[in-house]
Amino acid sequence: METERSPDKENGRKKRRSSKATKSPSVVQKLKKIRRVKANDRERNRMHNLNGALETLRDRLPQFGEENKLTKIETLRFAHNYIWALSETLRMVQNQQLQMDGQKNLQLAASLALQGPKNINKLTPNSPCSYSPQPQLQDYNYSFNFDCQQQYHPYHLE
DNA sequence: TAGGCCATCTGGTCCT
DNA sequence: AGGACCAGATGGCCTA
Repeated sequence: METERSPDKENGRKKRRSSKATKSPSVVQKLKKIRRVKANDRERNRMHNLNGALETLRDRLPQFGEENKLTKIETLRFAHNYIWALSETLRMVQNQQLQMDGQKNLQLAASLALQGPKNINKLTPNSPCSYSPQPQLQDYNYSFNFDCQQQYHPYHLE
């Protein structure tokens, strides 16, 4: 007795089912739209996470007051400089520790770090502050302008 | 009103 | 296939 041939089989082989062939154009469109909406949602969440991380970073930096909230790019640039300033402070303290009372220097470093922006000016290459900048640091302009009458200008990265 | 900043959408690319 | 990441486009809001 001859068995009925499966429509999926041709010459003994299983016919590959094309997903496109089984879906009408309207269904494909619908699926595309659903995928797009989901992707948009993920992208939105991703950006919210990114902004959350940026906000956390902003909170770790010296504050300028709510009305002077740093923009995203300013936050990143300032964080860059702030880390550099802290590193320099630490280095200076370590150097001077041999000559001076270590406890006093630690207090100085702590106050410089905590007071933040205004003290970063003290660490710029042109300042009277005695230290020698590392060569790679000369690629940047580390100067800040914290004049209260003017807009805050972070350094410029070329 | 121009320019800066931002959120969101979108399509492309890479990776798992 | 689907998710993550990215960059370009777009439109809204705000300020000088």
